[in-house]
Amino acid sequence: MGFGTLKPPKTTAEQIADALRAAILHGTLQSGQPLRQDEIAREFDVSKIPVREALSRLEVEGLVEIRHNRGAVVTHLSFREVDEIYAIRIALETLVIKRAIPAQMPADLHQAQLILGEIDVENNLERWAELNWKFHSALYRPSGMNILLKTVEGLHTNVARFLQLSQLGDLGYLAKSQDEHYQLLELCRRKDVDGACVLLQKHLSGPVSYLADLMPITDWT
Amino acid sequence: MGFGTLKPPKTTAEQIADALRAAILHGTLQSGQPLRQDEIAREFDVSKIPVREALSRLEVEGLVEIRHNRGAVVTHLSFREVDEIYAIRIALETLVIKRAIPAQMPADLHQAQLILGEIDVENNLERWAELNWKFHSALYRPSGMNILLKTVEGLHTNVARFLQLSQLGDLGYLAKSQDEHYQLLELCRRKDVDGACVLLQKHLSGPVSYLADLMPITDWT
DNA sequence: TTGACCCAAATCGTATACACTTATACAATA
DNA sequence: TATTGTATAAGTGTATACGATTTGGGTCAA
Repeated sequence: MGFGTLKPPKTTAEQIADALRAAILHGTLQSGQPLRQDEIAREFDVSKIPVREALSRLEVEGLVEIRHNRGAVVTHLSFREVDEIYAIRIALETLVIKRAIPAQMPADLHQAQLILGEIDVENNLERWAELNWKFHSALYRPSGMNILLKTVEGLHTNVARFLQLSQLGDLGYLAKSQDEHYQLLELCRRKDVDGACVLLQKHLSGPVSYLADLMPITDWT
Repeated sequence: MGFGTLKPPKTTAEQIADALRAAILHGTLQSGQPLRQDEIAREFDVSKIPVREALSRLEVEGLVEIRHNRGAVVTHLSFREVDEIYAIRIALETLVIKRAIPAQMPADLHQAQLILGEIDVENNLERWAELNWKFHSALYRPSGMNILLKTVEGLHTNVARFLQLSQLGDLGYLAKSQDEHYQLLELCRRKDVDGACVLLQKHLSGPVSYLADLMPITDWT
């Protein structure tokens, strides 16, 4: 055969989770905003049940905090936590790239290059974050470390809203980041594991140092 | 000041999740076993709603797989995945210990030592796994990296059932592990960051190499 | 004024009921 | 006999309904 696997139609809960996640990442729903179950249910014209399941999912993704009998709130990520997430990502992504590079086939690298082409012409910041992860995961996937990939993806979406919020896009960060992407791809082509690790570390240290510089100005509580 | 935070009474869903998790870790519920909602609901004399939420939580913990409209199944962890989890743990736990050691106060180390004392006299394997994590997290917590701690805890519970399953306890592994615990504590006392990292790496490589040796014998699919 | 107490509205958590999907057994057909 | 079609049962997903908990006043006594 050789058909692709057909995707199951999404459950209502998943759709709601997707919509809420997008709203949180986009900034429509801001930190601290309470999320009332029946309100959301009315909004989407469904019952509370799938809404509760959606919130439950978002909770484990770290986007929402559920307090027993007191409702859900959009989580607030402090600078400390953003810093922590990037530290974790450095540890995990250097690990995964080490195992991925020896397994990367020309087709994998080609696909990654195509994604870079898409990023080049993209100027919507949300869509950019999506493509960014698509590129990274394309390089990582050959490692076969699926649990690790899932974990990193979660961290990725979690910091995405801060790139959004901090207007990092205006600071020339995107161009610099994309430049590093091309370098990373080149290092993968050369099977230069150590070089790739060093670059990744730099790549993932960028945002926090940018933000750290802005700390006094921005009210990063 | 100095009170602990008081825990909210657990929701039904959480209690069910706890019960199911325990059953999975203990081996009562084995890999591949389907988990029917209404059956579980009858079992605990509740409705399906909290059961569904419990299963949903266990899914993100990686203990259960939910297939759309086809029910939940206890996940099956392959040797590859156990290996992967330990690789992730090495990356994360060496990171966290690096940041924890400088922040560890005498009280933290003392508490860790007390836990080791408990482990010494414990011979129930499930309880042992619990205490094991209690020890590790006591050393890690001063790092202040709460997201990381949550992540590692998840990985920890996920491999716990394999220690159970593989009867690693009978192989002198527990004694060796406990020996390394004492060494790790000592290194923390001396603020020997590099030494602690090396030891942790060794500590977390133990189980997989043990299992790898058994591979031909055991049916590790 | 302050604090204890109580009540009502808002909101959450769960049980019951039902629609819809998937799996199974069996009959129909070639 | 092997394959296809159909009825039935099992099981999941969601809506509705209701009891339980929290919250925000408002009253009253100290």
